[in-house]
Amino acid sequence: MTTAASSATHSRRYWLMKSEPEECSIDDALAATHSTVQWTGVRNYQARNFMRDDMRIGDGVLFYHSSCPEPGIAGIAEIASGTRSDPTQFNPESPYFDPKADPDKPRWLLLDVKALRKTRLLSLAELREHPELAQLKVLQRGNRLSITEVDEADWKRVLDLLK
DNA sequence: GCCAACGTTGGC
DNA sequence: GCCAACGTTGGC
Repeated sequence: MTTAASSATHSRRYWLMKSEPEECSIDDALAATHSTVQWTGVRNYQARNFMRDDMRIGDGVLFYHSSCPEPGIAGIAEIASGTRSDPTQFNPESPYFDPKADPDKPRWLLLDVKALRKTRLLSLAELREHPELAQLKVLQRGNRLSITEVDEADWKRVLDLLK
């Protein structure tokens, strides 16, 4: 395969992204201009690196509600941009302010996420009832990452459960 | 580079 | 509000 051909054939990837619905629910995202929101506030290097290095426009996203009465998958979205500097790191008024962030060398990034549709709430409890989903990162013990990769088989299983 | 202390996440 | 789990910080 030629270099040009191989670079043109990167496959679509899938992700689970946590959002606190009090801050940005799937309804909020769908109501935003172009159903698109800036995914701000990521303050974990591994999650940042996923955004910077691995996510591509068009990748599929399971939109997950966390830190709320009913945590679970609440919608489907997609990655809608590459990364750029997250301005909240420089804003002392923001809960995401990072006093160590250097405007000349931003350490935190965001990208755009476009909500596609709201689904029924596929709760964390229900996800745990499916042994075939046991490898989902969000179900794993001690998982705290706000962005995790979802393999294609799990993506399809989740979409099947949402039909 | 180790590792204890501390802070944060997030389900319950 | 509790607390397990994990990440980060900073002294050494």
